[in-house]
Amino acid sequence: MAKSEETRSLIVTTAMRLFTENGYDRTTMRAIAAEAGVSVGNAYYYFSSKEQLVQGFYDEIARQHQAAARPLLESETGFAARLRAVLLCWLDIAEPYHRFGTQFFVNAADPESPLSPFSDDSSAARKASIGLMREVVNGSDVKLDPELRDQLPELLWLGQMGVVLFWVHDRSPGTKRSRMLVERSVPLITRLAALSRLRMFRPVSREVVDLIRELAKRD
Amino acid sequence: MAKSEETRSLIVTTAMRLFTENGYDRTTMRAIAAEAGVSVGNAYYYFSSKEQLVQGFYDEIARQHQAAARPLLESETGFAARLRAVLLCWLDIAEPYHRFGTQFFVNAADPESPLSPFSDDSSAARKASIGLMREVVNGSDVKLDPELRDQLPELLWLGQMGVVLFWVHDRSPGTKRSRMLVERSVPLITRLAALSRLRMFRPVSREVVDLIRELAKRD
DNA sequence: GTCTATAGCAAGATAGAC
DNA sequence: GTCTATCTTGCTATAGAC
Repeated sequence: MAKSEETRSLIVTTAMRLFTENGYDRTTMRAIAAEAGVSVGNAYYYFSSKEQLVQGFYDEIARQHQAAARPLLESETGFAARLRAVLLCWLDIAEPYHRFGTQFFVNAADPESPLSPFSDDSSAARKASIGLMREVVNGSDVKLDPELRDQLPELLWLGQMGVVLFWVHDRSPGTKRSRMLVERSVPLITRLAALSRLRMFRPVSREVVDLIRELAKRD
Repeated sequence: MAKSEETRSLIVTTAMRLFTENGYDRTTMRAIAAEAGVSVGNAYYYFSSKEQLVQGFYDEIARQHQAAARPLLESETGFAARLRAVLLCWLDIAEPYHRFGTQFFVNAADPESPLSPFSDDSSAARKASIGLMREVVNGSDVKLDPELRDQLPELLWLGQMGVVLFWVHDRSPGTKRSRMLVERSVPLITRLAALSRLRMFRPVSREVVDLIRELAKRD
């Protein structure tokens, strides 16, 4: 590993440790630099802002989630079980960072911020997440209105963002309320998806698909 | 009006003006204090942080929305039309503050912040908003599963939070994409609400009601 | 290209005098 | 209640070592 890579990694590792120990606000750039044994200027040489330091963290959670979720999908073909596994897996991965994550997702809510899940900068991470949801759908035995099938992964990703939002606000021990949200909403979503095939349900289903398609356009 | 009330009001009024003129970030406490003709220390005597200054603004938008929405409900009994009117009305009220509102709602996404719509501090504002949605439901001629009827206002409020979140990220001219979201999702919601009465749909409807009820508990 | 040291600015927040 | 002075911290700038 190149020297620069080592330094970069050292800084981000130190930052993540201090963030989780003391929270984002109470961790100063001076402290990160001192603890990592580099100068403040050097830290800024690698990361143009304190917020930027968090982007590495963001990517790391997403990466871990992908890695941990894929194997779970190997052995399971039920739609509900697959969706449940992927969502709970995220909660497991993110758990240690809940305290810090709070501060983190506050930044992410800023549409101006490169950390926003809707921003161009994070479109790679977003696409990966939507891709994971596509695997959830495609690898399952669920029967769907084919029109809905195309859009469902994006819808599920939106749902996951909702879970994340809930989790950020979740103060229950072990964030068990977030787990409950997943446990109870997954069967619901599954039932609704199944209903999508009924003729009577078609117009609603079409409207949903159209709406998502329309909103996905950036005009 | 007591002297202290006058000073307090002077500070918040000045702050709101500067916020809307120049944005939240570019408005410094020093500038607010100078413009209001008081010292920085005095501003902090009344408002413990810059963020606190925004709470008054938050309440003001909610108040204006309530005031503007109520008359619209007088003359209309269709559920869809009522819901649409209330949601579009919010977009109208909030429009002038879109630029500033962005920064504002970033702060509001912080669960630690008293500005969070889920925090205890803003529970009065939240209750008022849910109350407005209850009027939308109760004053309409919509036929509903009675179980759902109780929970629907809370659900609609959640939906409105979703609209707000979308609006914050909306960069289209006149935030017309947000308007489109309302125009297209209202009929959808209406159709789903109507479906709730079908026997086949009952289990789903019950699950939704149960879930909301469970999540509303703060255990 | 990588890094240190240091000085300094801007702005949010606070302390303590009056 | 109000002020002035001061502190803190994110961030920048510069000058130079290797």
